[in-house]
Amino acid sequence: MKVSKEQMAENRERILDAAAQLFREKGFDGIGVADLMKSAGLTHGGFYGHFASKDELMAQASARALQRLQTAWAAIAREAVEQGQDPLAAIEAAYLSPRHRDAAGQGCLLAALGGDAARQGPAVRHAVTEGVRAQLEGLATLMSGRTKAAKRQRALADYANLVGAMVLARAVDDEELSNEILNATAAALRLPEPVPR
Amino acid sequence: MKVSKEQMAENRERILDAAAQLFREKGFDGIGVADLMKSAGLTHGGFYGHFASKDELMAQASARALQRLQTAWAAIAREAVEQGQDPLAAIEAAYLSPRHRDAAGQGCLLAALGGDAARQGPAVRHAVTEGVRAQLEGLATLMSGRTKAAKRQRALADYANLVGAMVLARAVDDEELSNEILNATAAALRLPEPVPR
DNA sequence: ATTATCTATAGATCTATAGATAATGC
DNA sequence: ATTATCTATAGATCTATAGATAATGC
Repeated sequence: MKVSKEQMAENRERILDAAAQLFREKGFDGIGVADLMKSAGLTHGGFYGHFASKDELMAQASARALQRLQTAWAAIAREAVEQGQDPLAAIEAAYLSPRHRDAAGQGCLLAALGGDAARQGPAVRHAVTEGVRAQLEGLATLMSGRTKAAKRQRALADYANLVGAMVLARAVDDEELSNEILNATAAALRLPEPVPR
Repeated sequence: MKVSKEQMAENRERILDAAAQLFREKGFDGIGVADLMKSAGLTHGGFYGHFASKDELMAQASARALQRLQTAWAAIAREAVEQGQDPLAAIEAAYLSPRHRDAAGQGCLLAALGGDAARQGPAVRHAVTEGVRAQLEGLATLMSGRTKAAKRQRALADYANLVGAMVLARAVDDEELSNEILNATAAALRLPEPVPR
């Protein structure tokens, strides 16, 4: 049952998209190659014609998920600017929404798989690192601050803030507490008053 | 090879301690019951005399890890106060240290397993939720702020900030970038200047 | 006599591979 | 003729259990 070159390329894309979603939903260890291929409408054995190993797929799916989120952020920022609104606030609000919390499969890779990624091999780590770098550079352009260094520092802290809020909001089983976490983080980002010590 | 009641209780503690460390280091799926029991100096089959299932162990080990970190935080806060220093700043500094980043097995459960916990069953979720609640209450007492609500909001945002920074710092494979993340978050917590939008 | 632990194994999974099949593309 | 996909399976795991063993504790 050979397929055309174009069909094969499309199949590969479907495998990658399914992996990017299912890994974020179930964890790298929570979904096997067989079930993944079934989700893509193919059989188990065909996988190894597309990827050398599950690890290679994990790395490429991670890179894809990171790219997709950055594209989504760019779209949110563009729309906000068109409507005369702050693009950074729009991205933060979308990130900290219950909608994002409840759709891990389409959301931020770091919030869904950051802890897992830290325990993975070089390929995954490298893909994640380059994705984080790109996201940070994108965020930095939206930051206020006099110097480039100040903007970057704020991008770093902001990203960490968002990821941590989502990890916590998803980890707890009480929706009220979960919403409280998201709202408190949103409030802290919007009103960073100096805290006297 | 029966052991005394006291010995059995001690064995159970050893299993829990080994689990609390190994789960944080390798993930819930990264270590099996057999290897875990070997780490505790026991054999595979003996496990089920102590716990009904691996899931039950995961929940109890998570609760233990959260309790231990809260005890550690209390000790850090006490020492800081004795030396006339800010207890909150001392906890934040310890949390955001490379030492913590490089010792996931002894560190914050949420940073190590927060993403995994979100995908686990009711027992683990419940243990994590109660642990988070307790940590938030402890943190809130250290926060500045006029009202109780203001303190709690800051505790929530602060915790999210710390967890996110550690998840990111561990996920990237470039130590320079990792340190940059930790330092930027520390700076943001110490100098939360108002950001004009 | 009771029971905590041990050895051994059942049954279910998972990654990866080998060989068969059938459609593409020269 | 080439090759993308399929079926089938090898080999390595993993959780959980059954039955044997040997030390505790009434």
